[in-house]
Amino acid sequence: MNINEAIDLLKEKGYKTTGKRKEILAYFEKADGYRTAKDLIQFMESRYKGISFDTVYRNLHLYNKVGILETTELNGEKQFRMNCTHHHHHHFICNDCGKTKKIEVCPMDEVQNTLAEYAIEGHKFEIYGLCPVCQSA
Amino acid sequence: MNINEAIDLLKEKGYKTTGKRKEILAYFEKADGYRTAKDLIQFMESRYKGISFDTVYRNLHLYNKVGILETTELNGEKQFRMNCTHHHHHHFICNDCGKTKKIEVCPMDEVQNTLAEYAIEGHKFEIYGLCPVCQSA
DNA sequence: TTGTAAATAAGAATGGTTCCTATTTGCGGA
DNA sequence: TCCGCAAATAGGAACCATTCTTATTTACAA
Repeated sequence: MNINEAIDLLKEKGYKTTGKRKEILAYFEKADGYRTAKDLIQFMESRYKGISFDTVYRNLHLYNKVGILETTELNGEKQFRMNCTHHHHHHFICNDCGKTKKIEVCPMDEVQNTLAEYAIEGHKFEIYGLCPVCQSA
Repeated sequence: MNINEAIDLLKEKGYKTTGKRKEILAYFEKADGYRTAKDLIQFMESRYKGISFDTVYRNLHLYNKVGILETTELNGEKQFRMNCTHHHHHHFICNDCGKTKKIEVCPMDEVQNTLAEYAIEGHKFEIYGLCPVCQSA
């Protein structure tokens, strides 16, 4: 998902396009990995001094709801990244820089039959560590 | 891991055996699934009125450190359960009652070679949903 | 039995997130 | 182009899980 797709999606669903919303999208497009609300607040502060937490959190949730951002949780903090739509996959997540690498393997196929009587509502498969760049740093 | 193994492990590592510590172990042995600190505090309150948060959190961390409890994070809240030692595996977790079912499949074998240049530090594979009991309830 | 380090109580403090109310702003319709 | 109104935002209080601090109590080794 890129900025223009995201803005179109917002318009389509009847949400207003504001400067702050565009800036948030630009931030995540450039980030290319998971970022915390705090990271975003810090960035937004530099553009709009006095921006309120609420604006940031409200938009993060909105973006997550409409499918612009996907989310995970690390060390008690929610993390957000641009949603890579298209097909189901998982991620390696760098503990240092938050960048991700697609993992095409999904273990759910193998597991389904062992959970026949269970109502599956979701699953999570994530790998944590250091990416090549952060290892050499 | 059962209560006696856990108590032995604590003694072995030089930690004191207190009534509260035994009670916490009894709670998790009976629970047979993930529980939050709040769940435990509520239970402990009924036995020791005025027990402090700190006692509960300190012991949860201690138990996690020495390997008596394992932990995960759901909806911004840490969850704890008795550690099923022995061999590496993952869990289905019931969103309703917190009970777990072992999943013997581990996707890491398949994934290793696609992450050759990455330093893997950990991974998480969990399946969420409703167990048979909670579906019919 | 006693000394001492470990464990605990009580509640303040912290950090992330959500809520509340008044004000401002985007944008469709006149 | 301008206006009205619903949506968005600012500012800060409130909330919740968790951690920290200090004084007191307790387990247990000697």
